[in-house]
Amino acid sequence: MTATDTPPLPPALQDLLPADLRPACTYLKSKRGDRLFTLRKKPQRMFYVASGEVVLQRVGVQGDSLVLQRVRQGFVAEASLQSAHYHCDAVVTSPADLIAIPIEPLRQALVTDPAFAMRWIAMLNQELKRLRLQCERLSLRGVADRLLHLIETEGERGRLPLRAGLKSVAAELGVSHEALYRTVAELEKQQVLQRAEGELRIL
Amino acid sequence: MTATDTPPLPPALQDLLPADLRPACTYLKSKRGDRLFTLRKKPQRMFYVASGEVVLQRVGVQGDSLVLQRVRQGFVAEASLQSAHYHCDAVVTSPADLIAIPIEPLRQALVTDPAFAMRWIAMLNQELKRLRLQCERLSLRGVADRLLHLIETEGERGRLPLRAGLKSVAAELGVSHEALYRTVAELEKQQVLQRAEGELRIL
DNA sequence: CGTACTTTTGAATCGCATCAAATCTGGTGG
DNA sequence: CCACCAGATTTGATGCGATTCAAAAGTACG
Repeated sequence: MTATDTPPLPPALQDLLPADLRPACTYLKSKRGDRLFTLRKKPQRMFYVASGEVVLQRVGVQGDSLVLQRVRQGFVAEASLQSAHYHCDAVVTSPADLIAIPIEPLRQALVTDPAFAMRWIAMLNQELKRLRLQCERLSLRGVADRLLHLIETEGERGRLPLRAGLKSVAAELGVSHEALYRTVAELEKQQVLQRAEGELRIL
Repeated sequence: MTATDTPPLPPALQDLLPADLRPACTYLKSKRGDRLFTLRKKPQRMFYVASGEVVLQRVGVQGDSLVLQRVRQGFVAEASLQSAHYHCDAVVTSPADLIAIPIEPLRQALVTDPAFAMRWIAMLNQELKRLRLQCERLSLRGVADRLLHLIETEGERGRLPLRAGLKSVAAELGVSHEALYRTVAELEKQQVLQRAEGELRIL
């Protein structure tokens, strides 16, 4: 995990954070296996994942590894804002670009800057919305149902851009990539779906 | 949907809301089929579900009904705090006790009362945490895996109270109740789990 | 004591995971 | 430019686990 020079903040953060907090952010490039924090440590920084993947995990009652969150884009463990210490480990599972925001200044800014607090709340609301959709999606039984639900909720008027290939979509849907490929093929044959120019479209 | 006299607020709300907002809350008893709000309407009140079930839904691209959220306990559509109008319908699917908080005063309180804003943020963080766990849980393949994950994350030191019977647990896990009954029986036989006194316990 | 709901067990079926293998792709280095 | 490799895509075959349909037994409650 190495700090780099300061490339520009991602737009999402640029628009969210108040001006005086932005210079306090630091950039990190991390590689597979790095740990952003570990159990019981005191939160010092809030991490934002710009690319790659970070997993939150802890050991279960039976000593097994338990995944709590998988972040590919967005904040890691927002709740660390109020926690005295972490309840899990954060492990980098795919080389990631990260932005770290110092916690205490962040908390101060939220208390003293109502407009920022409202933006922060709006951000959390969006995140909640997304997660609720994902829960509903994952509780659908068929692969086709999940895929269509994804396109209808994450897509734009029935069109979903495929940034990272169907395989990563399969992971997001919680199905094997084979099943997804077959389902897409089947839906295309049924004229329900069309795959072209890096996007899926409902007909 | 009828307004009632004012029973005490649920503790969760009592502790969350500032004193001057609490009297503005109203109570509703709603029955199956009632609608809390509908598409394109302007949000006037924020709803909190104390019991029963409310579903957020909208019609999909193909005219099919699309479930966005299922609330049995907690706020409905927190994002309405910032939205100019609803993007879905809220339908009562099981007779519910509701508390309604007027939106504008709520928004004002968040802007003017930093301590309240921080409590609100903490509440959203908790909700995010819960939902992330649920997503991870739903992406597990086996019924046993999901059940153990539930007990390890929602339970207290390997013990999960069964408030509403195993059947509702099955719904939460996204599996048929038959499958869950069988799995519990199997895990008991394997001495992994014990079911007694209205709770499940990992051995 | 009857009605509604949960719990439980059984049997048949089906969809998806899994394992395997072939093809295709973009990117790298010789 | 080509050989080569890693990863994505695709198709096939097999088996398991969960759904589904059915039905019986248990339980709460008016």
